[in-house]
Amino acid sequence: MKLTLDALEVLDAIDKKGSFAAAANALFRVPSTLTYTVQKLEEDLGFVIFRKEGRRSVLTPAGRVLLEEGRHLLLATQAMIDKAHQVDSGWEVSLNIALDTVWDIEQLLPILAEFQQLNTGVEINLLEEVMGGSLEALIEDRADIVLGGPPPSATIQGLQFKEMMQSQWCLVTAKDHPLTKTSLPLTNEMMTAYTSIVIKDSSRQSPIQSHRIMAKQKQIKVASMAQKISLIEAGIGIGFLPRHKIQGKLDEGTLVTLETAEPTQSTPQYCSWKRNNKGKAARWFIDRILSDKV
Amino acid sequence: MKLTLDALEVLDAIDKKGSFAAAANALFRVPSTLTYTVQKLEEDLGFVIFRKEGRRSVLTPAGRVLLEEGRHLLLATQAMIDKAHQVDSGWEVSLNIALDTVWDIEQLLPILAEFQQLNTGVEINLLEEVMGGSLEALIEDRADIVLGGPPPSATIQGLQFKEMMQSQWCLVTAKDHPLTKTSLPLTNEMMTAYTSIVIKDSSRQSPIQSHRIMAKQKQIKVASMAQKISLIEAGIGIGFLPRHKIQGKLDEGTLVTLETAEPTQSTPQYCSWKRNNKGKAARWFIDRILSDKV
DNA sequence: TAATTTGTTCGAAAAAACTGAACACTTTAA
DNA sequence: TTAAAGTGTTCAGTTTTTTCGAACAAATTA
Repeated sequence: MKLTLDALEVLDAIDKKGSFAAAANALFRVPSTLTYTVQKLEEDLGFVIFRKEGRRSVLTPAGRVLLEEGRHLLLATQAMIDKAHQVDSGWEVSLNIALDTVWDIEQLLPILAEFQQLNTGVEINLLEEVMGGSLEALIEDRADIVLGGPPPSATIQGLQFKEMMQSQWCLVTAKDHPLTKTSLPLTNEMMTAYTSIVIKDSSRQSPIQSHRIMAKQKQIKVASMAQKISLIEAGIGIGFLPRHKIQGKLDEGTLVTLETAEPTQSTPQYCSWKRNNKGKAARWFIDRILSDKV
Repeated sequence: MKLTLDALEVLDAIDKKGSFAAAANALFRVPSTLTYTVQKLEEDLGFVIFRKEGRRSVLTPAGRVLLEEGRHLLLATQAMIDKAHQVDSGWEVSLNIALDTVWDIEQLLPILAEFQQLNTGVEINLLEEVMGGSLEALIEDRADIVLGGPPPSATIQGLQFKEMMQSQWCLVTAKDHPLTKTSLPLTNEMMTAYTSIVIKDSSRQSPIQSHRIMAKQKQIKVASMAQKISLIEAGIGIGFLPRHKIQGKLDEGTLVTLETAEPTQSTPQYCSWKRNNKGKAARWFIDRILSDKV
């Protein structure tokens, strides 16, 4: 490779400053040094970069290619160096946290704020996944940490997990929904007459499965908990929702819970991660999230 | 920028050859030189690149980033140099030839073959455009040369053009089409009863216009001449086609021409290009195409 | 016309890169 | 177990590359 990054910086400076002299000044060198650098580069590459016009030099078309593409190269080089430094620091370049749609992002916000205070340079990406999808993201390395959702099945090696909370599911409708007028408690048969809102599993592999499906019930499948809440709030259907996600709306009265004949479920929510993850940020978040539980 | 491309090549060689000694041999240097280069790089960047394990050296995570991203950088650098050489040679890096759908690519093939013999390094891109679209491609610099279609309007500056041929349009149908049984010649009113196949203008700016539309006729709009021929051949509709494009099918008998009451049109086909185009390849193609006409 | 600004040339000096022998260490082979 | 071969490193000396600064020629400006 008969080209140096230094030479590209010289070209950049000459173009930016408008003359060899000004560029030399900016680079704390002497004009003749730049002449030498450019001439050497021209000789090495085998074509002319600057052509004299009057008392100043202008770029040839080939020289312009070198300048403009060279600038991108310089930026890419600096980005690479920065990334290597980041890796060397032990903090990840980026950390992907998958939030199961059951999970409440509110709980994560203070932890995120605290993390940003550390100035680690880690880029945090939040993904929203649904049920199976969150664990799949972990297995396929699209996520480093999963918050919420079921525990990993025992057949998958190398994953660790810890129960974080119990989420209490309750059957809810909009406040004006006809079911609110029915005699309570509700049996499954009574519910089948109404449209239910169901969250679709976001995993790509596993067959489509959803939570609490009832036979022959009219269904609308949605992509997230937020969508499910919106549709129920709009009176379009009914569904089971985790109490912690809708406490506010229950207090406001826009949503109401209905008593069911069968006892409502309570499903545990887990935090899962890969055991062999050595990154400082992943460790920090796991420690911080688990200690937060207490 | 405390990093040289040479150092990246050294890292690459060490990783490829598996040891400092082998890499030194491949680079026609002495092992101690590589030690010097790597140590200097480590000092400049401020982190360790190789760690000793047993009697050999292995990359640290940060070193691996440098190696892998550095390889991309080296490739990009070489690509840039190649491009600059190409520009310096006076031949374009790439040449875009827009073929109006009326044009027959067969005429261009021997010219393309001849051009490839020249080994110019120019990347040729063929675009198929329809009517207004071909000139629009020229104006918007998506194309360097346009073959076929109408001449540029006089209001557009800097475009040159030359008439290449007259294309003779004739009304055709599939051989079993009901119109073939009708008494000839056909008037416009007789045609309106049948679906006509029309090519849609591919230009984005100009309002949709198509060739030889007749009032209140059933239409199917297609995207290219080839599609139009296919649909007519399948008996789906009728349409005007340039004779040179379908001579083969007329000889075979899969398509038949119908006599029309009004005389069939003959539209000139032009070759258009930008006057200020200085590229050698554009010049070569224009000269070659124009001389071919004789 | 004189002064200023441009980039270049060239010899000398400084800096960087490279060499090769000696060395310390690990792994392999006898 | 010992010898041999292979690893990368150190270091003094050499070579090459880069930089400097003064002198210069040419174009522009005052």
